[in-house]
Amino acid sequence: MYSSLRNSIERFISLSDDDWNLLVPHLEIRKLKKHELLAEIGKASNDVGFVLEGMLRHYYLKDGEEKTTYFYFENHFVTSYISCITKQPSQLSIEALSDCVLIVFPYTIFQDLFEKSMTWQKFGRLIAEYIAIGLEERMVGLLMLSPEERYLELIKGNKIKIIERVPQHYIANYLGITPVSMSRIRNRVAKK
Amino acid sequence: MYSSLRNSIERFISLSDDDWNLLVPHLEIRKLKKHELLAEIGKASNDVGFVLEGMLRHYYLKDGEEKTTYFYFENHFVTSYISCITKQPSQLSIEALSDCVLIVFPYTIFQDLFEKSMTWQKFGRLIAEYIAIGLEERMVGLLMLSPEERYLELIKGNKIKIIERVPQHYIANYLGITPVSMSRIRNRVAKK
DNA sequence: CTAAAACGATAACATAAGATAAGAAAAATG
DNA sequence: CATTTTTCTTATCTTATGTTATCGTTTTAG
Repeated sequence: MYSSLRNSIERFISLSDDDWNLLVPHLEIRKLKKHELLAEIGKASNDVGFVLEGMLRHYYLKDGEEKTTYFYFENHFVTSYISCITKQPSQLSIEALSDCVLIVFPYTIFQDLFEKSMTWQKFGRLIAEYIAIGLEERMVGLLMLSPEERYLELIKGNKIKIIERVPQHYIANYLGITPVSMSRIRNRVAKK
Repeated sequence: MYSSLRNSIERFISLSDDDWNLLVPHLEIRKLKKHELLAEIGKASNDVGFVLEGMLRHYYLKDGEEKTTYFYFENHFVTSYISCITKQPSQLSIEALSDCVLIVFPYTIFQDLFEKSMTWQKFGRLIAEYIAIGLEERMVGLLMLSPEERYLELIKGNKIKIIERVPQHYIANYLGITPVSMSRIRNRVAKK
């Protein structure tokens, strides 16, 4: 039942059954209908999700407008990470883009495990490093590439499923441009 | 001698003397002349620095041009973090902007400490989380703010010393704009 | 100290992106 | 299945940014 979660964790670190069994009692299945939220702007979030089915996005608000900056698909973790770490109100909302099935557990439980087990403490570090690497790569793209180059990177890269599964105006947000501009870029690129 | 380093570490986690003494034998003082490098593009880097005096920048290369994306000042760590973690060649070079005095130690030693001591393991996590939070904030700024807004944030924020101490064309890179555009923004902002 | 290099402001021009609106196509909803 | 609603494209207009070049000024380096 929870094997896909265990597999994903073990891509970072191998778990003894004892370590794994420290977590299992706190896991629960949560189903989200399309448009339901896993985290909400202004509210501290303590939930860590793991996507079994469906997809989600997270967005910030700027002048009343939603700015989508990330997507979550099957077999990936989804959480308002900064809010979990800092215990501050979440700056972002996480919304189901389709009906979803998640495994969910509280981040505070995770933090307890960090103190109880060197294995989990190390996993906590590896996850943070993984997130930092992803953010660094993306930030460099934003600083060094033009919107068109970022679009081309996106469709070339392994993130192809984003294009296929997500409305384009969300992707435009993700690339830091307007939907209109993204449409023009697509037109321009298609002609080459 | 190394007390400022210990103080900075203890802003994340309190260290027993035993923990601290695991690290001390591996510390060394390194002086860099202006323009000397702590890390170099294409070469795997294993050095973690802590700035006692001076300042540094790091830059990527795009089409033969240097793109400066970060600065390091006194009492902060400086390292090609991604290269240390991944053991892959560094994508960036770290250059002294002035004569510098650093405390330096090898990241591999640090990784040994992670395995030897729960305290250091936890510190490794906290540092990675700290870096992730900083990257997230900056990325959101790049995605949601205009160049002018980013400039205003920079001069309003606690990063004021960047403006005062660093050549403007480096700051333009940092903000993701050209030096010419930054000069125009400065002109525009001054008139308001 | 002097020549060279780096730096910052500014101008002129070309280009791309933002804002807005309109309309067609697609998807969601009841 | 019919009607909203959402999504995407296209067009127009405006504006900000990029590009390139010039020109003092400051800083650097020999």
